[in-house]
Parts: sequence; C-alpha cells; structure tokens
Amino acid sequence: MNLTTLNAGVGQVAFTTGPVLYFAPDQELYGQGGTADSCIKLLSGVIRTCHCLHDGRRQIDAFHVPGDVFGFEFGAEHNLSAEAVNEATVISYRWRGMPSVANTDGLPERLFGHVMRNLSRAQDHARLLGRSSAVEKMAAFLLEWSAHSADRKLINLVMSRQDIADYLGLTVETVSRTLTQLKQEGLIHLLSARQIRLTSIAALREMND
Amino acid sequence: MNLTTLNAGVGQVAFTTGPVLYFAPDQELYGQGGTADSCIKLLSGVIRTCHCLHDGRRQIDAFHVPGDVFGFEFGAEHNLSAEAVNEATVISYRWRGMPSVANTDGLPERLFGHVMRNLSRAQDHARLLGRSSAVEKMAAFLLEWSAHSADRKLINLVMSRQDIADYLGLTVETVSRTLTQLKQEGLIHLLSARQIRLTSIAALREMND
DNA sequence: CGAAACATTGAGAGCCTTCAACAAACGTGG
DNA sequence: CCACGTTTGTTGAAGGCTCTCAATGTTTCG
Repeated sequence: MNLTTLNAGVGQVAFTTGPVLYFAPDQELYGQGGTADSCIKLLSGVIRTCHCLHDGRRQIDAFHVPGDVFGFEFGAEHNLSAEAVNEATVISYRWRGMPSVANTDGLPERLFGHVMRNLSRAQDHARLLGRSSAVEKMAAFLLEWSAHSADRKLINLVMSRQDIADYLGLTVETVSRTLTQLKQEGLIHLLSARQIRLTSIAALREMND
Repeated sequence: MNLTTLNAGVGQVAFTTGPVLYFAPDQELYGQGGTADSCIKLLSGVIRTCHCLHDGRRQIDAFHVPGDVFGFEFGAEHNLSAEAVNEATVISYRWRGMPSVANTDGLPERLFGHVMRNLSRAQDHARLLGRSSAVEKMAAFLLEWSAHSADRKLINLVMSRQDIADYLGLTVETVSRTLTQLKQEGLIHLLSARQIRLTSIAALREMND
C-alpha cells in the first residue's frame, strides 16, 4: 500500500494516507461488510454511497462531490458501499487504530467537522425522504446541485435517473414524470436528459420551506 | 450557568459541563435556530429531536435513550429541536469554542464516537424512510425498542402514535392500522395502547432484510 | 448501422392519506 | 367515586399519489 504519514506535527502521529487513487464509472471503492478503518477524501468526480437490500431495492445515502470526506463508520464494517458515478480520484486516509484516535486526542485536522457535516446531510436527507412529495423531493434535489454548479441556473447531472430515484426514494418513472411536470409548469427547462436549466429558483425554493 | 470543568487532565482543557438538568414531558431542551455550542448527554428518560416545517409537518429525527449523546451541529445554529418525551434528566456539555476543539486535538473522550453513532443511525433512518412500506417501518421500529427493553419481547412505548408516525414518515392512522394488522397476523399482542408483546421477533426481523 | 442502455409516457392497481366518526383513556372538579 | 371534557387511539370510506407493468422514444457506443 506504500502508506506515508501526514499531519505528524502535533506531537502525536495523526493518521496515514496513501497515493491518489483513480476509479472508473461504476467502480466500487468499498462494499458493504468491508473493513472500515479508513475514510475517503474525494478530489475529483462524484461518488455515491448506498445501501442495497437483498431484494434489489437500493437507497442512495449521498452523492459526494470534490472536497467531501466520507466513509467513516461507527462499527468495524462498512454499512454502505461506495461507487464512482463518473471518473473519480480520491485519497484514502486510514484513521482507525491510529494512536491519536485511540486516545481520542490529536484527532486529524477537521475530521470531526467532516463527520458532523455528513451527519447534518444525513438528517436533512431523512427529513426529505420522510415528509416530502415527489415534486418537493425533486425540487430539493435540483437546488442541491444548483449550489454545486458554477452557474446556479444550469445543472449538469452526472448521474442516471435511476440514481436520482434511489436517492429520493422514488422510481425512475416518477422522477421522469416529475421533471416533465416541472418543465410544463415552467420552472425548469430540459436542455438534454442530463442538462437542466432552472428557470425559477425562487419557485423551487418555496416548495421546501 | 455556573459551569464547571471536566476532563481537564489531558494537557488541554477538554470541555465544560453543567449540573444535571431536569425536563418535564414535552418541555423543550433547545429549539431550531438556537445556538449550538453544546451537546447533551441523556441520563434518564427519552428525548426526541425533530424538525418542524412551517406548514405543520414534523419529522422526528431520532428518539434518544439514556447514554446517548446528541445535539452537535455542524453549523452555529441548531437545525433540529429537542424535546423531552417523558420526564428526563440530562447533562449539557459545551464543546464549541473550547481551545481543545479549536485545535481539533484533545477532543473530549468518545465524543467523536458519539457523532459517528448518530451518523450511523441517521443513515439507517434514511434507508428506512426511503425504501420501506408501512409494515416494514413499523417492524423496524418495534425491533429498535425491543433492543432497548429489559425483556426483548415486551415493549413499553413512551411516545404517542403521533410521535411514531412522525418518526416513520407516516400518519397516525396508518400507524394504528399497521399495528392492528400485525396483531391480526399474530406477530404482536397489544396489551394496551403503549404496551406491546412481540410474539414473533423472527418474523418481524424477516421484514427488513 | 444496430444493439443495448437510458429516458419518457400511458394505463391500471395498490398503498397510504385524508376526512370523518367513534371508542378509549386520562384528569379534573364536583 | 362518578360526571364530564379533553386528549389519545382506533376504525371506516373515499380519494390521490406513487408504483407497477408495458410500450415507445432517445441516446450511446461498439
């Protein structure tokens, strides 16, 4: 693995990191049940973390964008699997078993903040899944990606309709129908299947609070 | 507030804590928008953390039981509010702004683990809300409380049907109907509205994986 | 160009919600 | 202790939203 040491200046060794890793679309970073002693920092591309049930149902927990750090687990094994949505490069940070973490002081810089950000996102996601209609979910999703876009009014979706459906707890058909509904209401404009122009961000916002 | 200092032996002060606080049923510990510089350790009773929308819809994020530590926020303000379900006693720990946390080393013992446990629960919750039917949700809920009970086959619910509904993303009526359905299928026995005997834990388990 | 994957649209069914009424439990005061 | 109102929980009927199944259109890629 050729691990090297980083952040080793605080008195105790913080954690170790490896080289930059590349993943092709749909390639798996780690799977459910795999050993969870490292976390991932995403450098480029988009990663989805998801949970698959034995009957084929899939719930996508989150889409991660560059800068996100994810993949910590409370238990020893991964509850979620992680797969690249498009071409992605990451760095893997090993943290479990590191003396600094065992002592719970000397924690890697900002790691705590990353876990809390993931917590916050998971809570928001749960609220969306529990108490929203299909349109509200779709509007929230579009706004989420609008915030990640250089041009807030032009979204380039990197994931399929199936991915969106599994993220929002809907079916592909409902996602499709909801998008055409938003189009007919004049809130969005479908330039192509994966490129969407937001005509009225304000109206989309009003749907979720 | 009369705060005292705890865990001050690691070289840097870890965080500060106050006296034991008592809360009556339905009393609010903190509200959405409140300053989020502390977290709560629950000593006795049950606390619900929830998010309320302006139109009255409510999503309960989690029910917390004694030993749980919760209430951290990534941002400066609370996204969720916390209310006592029944009589509860807690200790509040201030962590934000503490020099140890600012340096991100010398973090309070096990605080990191508590955040990760909350993250793990939020992810499980999202999966439940996104990809489950009413019966599956109800079964998962019963098993969750079964695990907290001294007698795994006898649950004493401390929360109302409305609380359960808002936790599972259902309506009160559906919760009620689903319970009677499970009763008629012979999986549970309703001793009273809030006391449930699980006749077949195995059958309940089969519903969720 | 043709096959395969992806996306959209339609029709019908099912699950959950909504609205409404009723039953049960609780608490308070007489 | 009972009467009574309020809260909480259950049950019924109808409707709506989303799912399922199926067909068609579209894009991608060998």
